[in-house]
Amino acid sequence: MGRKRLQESADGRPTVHTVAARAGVSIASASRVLNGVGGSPETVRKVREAAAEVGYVPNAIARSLQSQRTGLVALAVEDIGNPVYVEMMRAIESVVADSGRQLLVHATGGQIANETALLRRLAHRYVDGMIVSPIRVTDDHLAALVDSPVPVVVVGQLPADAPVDNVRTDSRTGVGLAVDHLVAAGRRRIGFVNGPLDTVPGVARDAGFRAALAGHGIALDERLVEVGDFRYAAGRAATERLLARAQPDALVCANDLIAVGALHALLAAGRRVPEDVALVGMDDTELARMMFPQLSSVSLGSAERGRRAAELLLQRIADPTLPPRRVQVAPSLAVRASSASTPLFVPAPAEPAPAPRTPEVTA
Amino acid sequence: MGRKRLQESADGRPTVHTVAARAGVSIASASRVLNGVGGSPETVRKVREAAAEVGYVPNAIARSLQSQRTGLVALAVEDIGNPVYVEMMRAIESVVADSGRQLLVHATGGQIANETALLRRLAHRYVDGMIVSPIRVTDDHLAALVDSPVPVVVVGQLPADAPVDNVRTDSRTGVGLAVDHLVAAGRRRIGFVNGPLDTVPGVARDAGFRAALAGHGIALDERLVEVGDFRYAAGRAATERLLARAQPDALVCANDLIAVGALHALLAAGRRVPEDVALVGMDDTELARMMFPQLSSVSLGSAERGRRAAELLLQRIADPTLPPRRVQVAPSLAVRASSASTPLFVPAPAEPAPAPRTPEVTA
DNA sequence: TTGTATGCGTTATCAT
DNA sequence: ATGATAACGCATACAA
Repeated sequence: MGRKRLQESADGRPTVHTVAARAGVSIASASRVLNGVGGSPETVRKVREAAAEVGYVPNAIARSLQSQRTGLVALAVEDIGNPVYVEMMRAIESVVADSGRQLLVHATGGQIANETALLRRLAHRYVDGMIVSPIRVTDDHLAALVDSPVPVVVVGQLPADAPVDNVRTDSRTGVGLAVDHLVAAGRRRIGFVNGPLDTVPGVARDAGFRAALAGHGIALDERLVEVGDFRYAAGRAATERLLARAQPDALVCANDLIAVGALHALLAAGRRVPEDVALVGMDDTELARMMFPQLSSVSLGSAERGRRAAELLLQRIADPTLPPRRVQVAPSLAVRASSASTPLFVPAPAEPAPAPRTPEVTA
Repeated sequence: MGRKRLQESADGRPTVHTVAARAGVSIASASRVLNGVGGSPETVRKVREAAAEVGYVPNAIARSLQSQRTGLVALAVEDIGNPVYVEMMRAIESVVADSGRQLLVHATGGQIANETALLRRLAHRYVDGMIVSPIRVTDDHLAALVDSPVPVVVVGQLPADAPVDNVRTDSRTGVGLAVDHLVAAGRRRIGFVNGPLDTVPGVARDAGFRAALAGHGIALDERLVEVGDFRYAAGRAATERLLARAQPDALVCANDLIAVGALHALLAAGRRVPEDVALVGMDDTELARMMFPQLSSVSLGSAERGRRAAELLLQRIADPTLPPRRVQVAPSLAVRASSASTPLFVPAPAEPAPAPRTPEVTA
């Protein structure tokens, strides 16, 4: 037979039993007072006193088991070091903390296997919900998303009919903004340094680039397109390959990290930015403003997407019966020194209005 | 009377009871098989089969309540957007994930109140341990650290006798490396852009700067010292103030974010880097290598400190009786273009050996 | 209002 | 090897 129930927890810390015994009341009364429901003035006083004396703190686990919620929210992104995810994480952490919850982060390395494993682990119910921003999506993966045992919000593109809360932007259109701007500035030999074509953002941006050029009646020279991954080193290497075989007068990059790599490759190759080659990045992270020259960049509203995703998740946790919602955050272009000059004597476009309030779409 | 125990959890998900009933065995047997201890071949087969059929997944909360551990580890830093913490977090996340645990992040904003609150919340036992990197420390705060109810590892300076696991570096010496290097390169009017003097790193770096100059017999011109916070904008503003009243031929910055701000201020003021002003940052983050010119920077081994801190924490979780340990990570200087030139025709120092294996000290 | 008893889902103990 | 049951710490339905 197990030991008789003691008044202390295994590690000697006070429990409701400790408090109740000390106050000379039942654990039910103690619990009620501790939760601020019911109790006569006298009982309240005794319990409060006893709790203070022994330094009682409720056990979060036990409370979770009872309440069926952990107060935890998870975030899964490819790389917690990429500035775009850092900004997103910051925004999410803020919203989550304000709701009295805490944020758990996972780095997936962009591996589908890791992500599906993570999704399955949700069945353990160690968190109340999860925000995931996948760069690769398979049917398997999608299925895991759809019938997740806990609320999930996806940041990124998803099939239109996927019944999952979703915050997205339109990076395809975003790339278009960059191309439009460069064309208006008189550039014609516009190159593109992209991330992997087996990723969702990679294909969207590629499509956007091609569509935009076509829209301007510019024939695409395939030598002006190069691919790496979404990091700095790959961006620099890809740009070096590109420069070895072609002469762009402008470069659009699939994110800011790549753009920084491109900038270095350009400067190392003796090209002036923006005089010889105009440069536009994407994500509009703090990094873009830190470079010299400062980088023009297409904002995809990463902080806002993070904030909105967190809000969607909290709402769904509060009410799981909500229909799937979709929020769209519009891209915008921030023009800075890396593309602002007018080397061909064409008037530069006006600076766009600062961060327009993003329209909200619910589907 | 409460309802009879059912075989499903409140939300309709299978529990051990479901599996046991389906397999026609007791929950004890089911649990044993599920945990891989004991069970006849026949029982094992039946239970495994039943579990697979109903898609049983153990509940992490219930398991935690029983095992008295959550499998969660927390990290509290000032700003999860600062590249130095990003690197630290990355390293920590990696170690923590490899141990099968998960990482929880908190942003404290450098506020002591937030941190002590966080420390107190540890009493709720929602995590198995915590890594905290405070930039401000008070006695109160220190007391909370010492008698924390769960293992805590501190990254940063602490009073020598504090009985807390501690990973530290020596930023005072680190600043000295920068000054030595600049003096060797012939610079004499060396300025310093620091963070707040009411922070631990702030005072350490200030002391290091003054000591290093004194060591070279150089009188300090107070107009060459300026203070802001540890972020980009403040670094730039502080440098602008400094440049308005003094003519440095070199600048040491208390971190890389400040150094980037300084670089921009210098370039905006028409100073060439490094020809007119040599620049050295601190933390040696990826950012330093991304700037043009690339920034020399004093590495404080942020990734390694993170890794070591995580290891210390995991060890202590495994064995709480361990004596307090202290790990020291040595600073080193990475010389790059921002300070590599020899404008005064003094021979430049040789590139230091690449990342020496850090000596380990246990106190 | 108060106390008793039960359940949250799991693992551990003990007797069989 | 197996099953009944206690225990983890808390909250609550119900009876008093």
